[in-house]
Amino acid sequence: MRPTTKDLAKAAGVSLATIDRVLNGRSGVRQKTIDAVNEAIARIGFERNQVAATLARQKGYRFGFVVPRSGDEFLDVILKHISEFDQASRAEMIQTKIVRIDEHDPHRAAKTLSRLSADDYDGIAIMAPETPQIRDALHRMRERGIETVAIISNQQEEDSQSFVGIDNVAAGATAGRLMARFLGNVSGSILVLAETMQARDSLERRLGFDRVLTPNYPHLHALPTLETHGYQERTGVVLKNAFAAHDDIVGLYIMGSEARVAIDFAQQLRGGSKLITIAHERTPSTEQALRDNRLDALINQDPGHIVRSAVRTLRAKCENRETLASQERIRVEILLAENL
Amino acid sequence: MRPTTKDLAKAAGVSLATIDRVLNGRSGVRQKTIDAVNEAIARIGFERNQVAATLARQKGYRFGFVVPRSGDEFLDVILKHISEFDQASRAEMIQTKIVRIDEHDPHRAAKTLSRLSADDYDGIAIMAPETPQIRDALHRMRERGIETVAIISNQQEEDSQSFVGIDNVAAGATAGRLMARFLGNVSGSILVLAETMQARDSLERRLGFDRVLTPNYPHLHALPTLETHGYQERTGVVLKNAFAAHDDIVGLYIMGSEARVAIDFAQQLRGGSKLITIAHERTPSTEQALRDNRLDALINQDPGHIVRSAVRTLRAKCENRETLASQERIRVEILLAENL
DNA sequence: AAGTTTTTGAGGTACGCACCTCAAAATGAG
DNA sequence: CTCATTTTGAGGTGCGTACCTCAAAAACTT
Repeated sequence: MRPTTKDLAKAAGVSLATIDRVLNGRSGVRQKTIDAVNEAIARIGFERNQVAATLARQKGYRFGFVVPRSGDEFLDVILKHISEFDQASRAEMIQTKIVRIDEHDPHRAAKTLSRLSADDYDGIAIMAPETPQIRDALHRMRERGIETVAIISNQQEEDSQSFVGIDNVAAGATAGRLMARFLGNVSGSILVLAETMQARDSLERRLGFDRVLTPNYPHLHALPTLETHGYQERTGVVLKNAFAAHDDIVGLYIMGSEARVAIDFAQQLRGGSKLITIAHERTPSTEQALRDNRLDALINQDPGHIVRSAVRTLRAKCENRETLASQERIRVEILLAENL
Repeated sequence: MRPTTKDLAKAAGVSLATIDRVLNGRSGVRQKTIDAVNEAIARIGFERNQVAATLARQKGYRFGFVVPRSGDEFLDVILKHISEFDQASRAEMIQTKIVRIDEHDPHRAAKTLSRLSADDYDGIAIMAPETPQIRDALHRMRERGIETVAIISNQQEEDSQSFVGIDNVAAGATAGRLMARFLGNVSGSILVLAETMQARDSLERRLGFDRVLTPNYPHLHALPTLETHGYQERTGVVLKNAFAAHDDIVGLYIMGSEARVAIDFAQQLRGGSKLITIAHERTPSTEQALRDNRLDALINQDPGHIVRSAVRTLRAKCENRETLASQERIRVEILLAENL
């Protein structure tokens, strides 16, 4: 039989009230007593029954997903998974809300974050580029007693328990390897496209990409990253210029998540010759492009997994538990038309 | 506020005892009353609080993983994940045991299965090739009130709620596409290796492989499947003969999960020329081969995911729930050295 | 030593449901 | 109609924990 709090109280030689104080980190317990309880926990192998705990706590968990106000297709996919998860986890007393922030105005974004109260949220998963304002806001949030994790794009701290998303260096390296292998002995230049190189994600992907390409495939030359800044027209112009300036373009690596426009433009511009194209994130349009052979491979991070993992991580933090690392690791997925 | 059984009783105009009888499928309730309760459930949107239910039931879940007695490296990986999961889910009142069966003796295997009682197990996840004996044993097991799912290799029924594992046709197709793309414009023959073509998995993988290769890449010729029957010596002999008979071998597709021996042999036999090698299942040795460039790609199904998914599926069946399909789908993963 | 503050204990209620008993009511059979 | 049978209701207990109150005990302070 699993030991209960009652058994623990007996084993530690204290009352249930004290056990409660220690387990839930309430104040008014001498360190000596805390140690005694912890010793007893270890000795009898006590493990809190989470099922009973959540029932008694009677308040489930309320988590918020902070996402940019304006977004691309990938964001839509994420949002879809959040609400799907919300539906499915109601029976387990977990509520999930979406909070929008203005990504282009860090000041306003920080203000929105500062308004999130511990009365309304037990934890926050945030998807936003790192800025000093956001970082501070998150810091204050934790001081207010709200747990936080960053999703998709990391917020500085390399703590694995605080970030849910892929290793972007590895993702870039994977793209690089695939690009080179798909090209075989074809030589030429490779276009690299990003929304902005301000974002850590793109920097890391580029780093990984070059790290594979430069030393191993001297016959391939990756051109400096072109930035679209999220404007569709600009994407067209930038691509057109690049194709005009280089007549040996054999590959296109789209690092940002808004790949649709770039794929279409490249399709038109490349003429008759083959162009290996690799993009990130599975969305309706990239998926379609993959099926149509307009895209050769897709590097993906499972958005459903990210949402679930973020919630599990937040919950574990609330309950002062560790997560099962192998379950929370987000894989760098390679998608072809065959394994969609 | 979520409606409780009390609210439901009021809404249905019956007592709590009757609600209990209906919800838990006890006898002694007129159909008319059952209908009335179900109507009320739909009307007020009642959803049983699983947290409270498991607490009250006070018996968690006991699941069994039925696996072959003798196995390869992949089985070891699976077992590792089962015990890891068992550790992690104790706090949620889920117990996981491992049951070994003699895969080569279907009769004995079926006998072992028939001894599993509903008193000891709420559900069974089975990993075994399909045979008539096993199929019958599973059928009787369900009649005894034990829920079942097949993992890794399917047991006939194409019911998605009864199988946890990859789509092997898609896996084979993915391997085929990668093989062809990595080979580029190189032409020649491709060796295909399996433990046995009796198993459904291998058949399906081969089917998918050919389905991509034959119509799209006429310069590549996939040879008839070679069978090793699990014997290491035989693997060597078979490969040697194949290399002797064909001097244009450019690719090797290892469909079985015991890839280690085949990779090593092929390495020695191929001489100086390049040989694209693709295998299945991530294990310590295939992983090492990938890092060493002795393997070009690995097709994988996440064993941790399979274990967790099997348990979630069994639990959902016990509670008469549906699972979240997107979460339970096992992906055909492509692994390169970069995204391990 | 007396007073003040901190720490601890005893006891209770609640969460939502499972599972039990026994009597009362409704239904069906003859 | 009566009697047997089936169906339903009322009520209770317990699961393991959270959270609350109030008094008692222990530890410090001066």
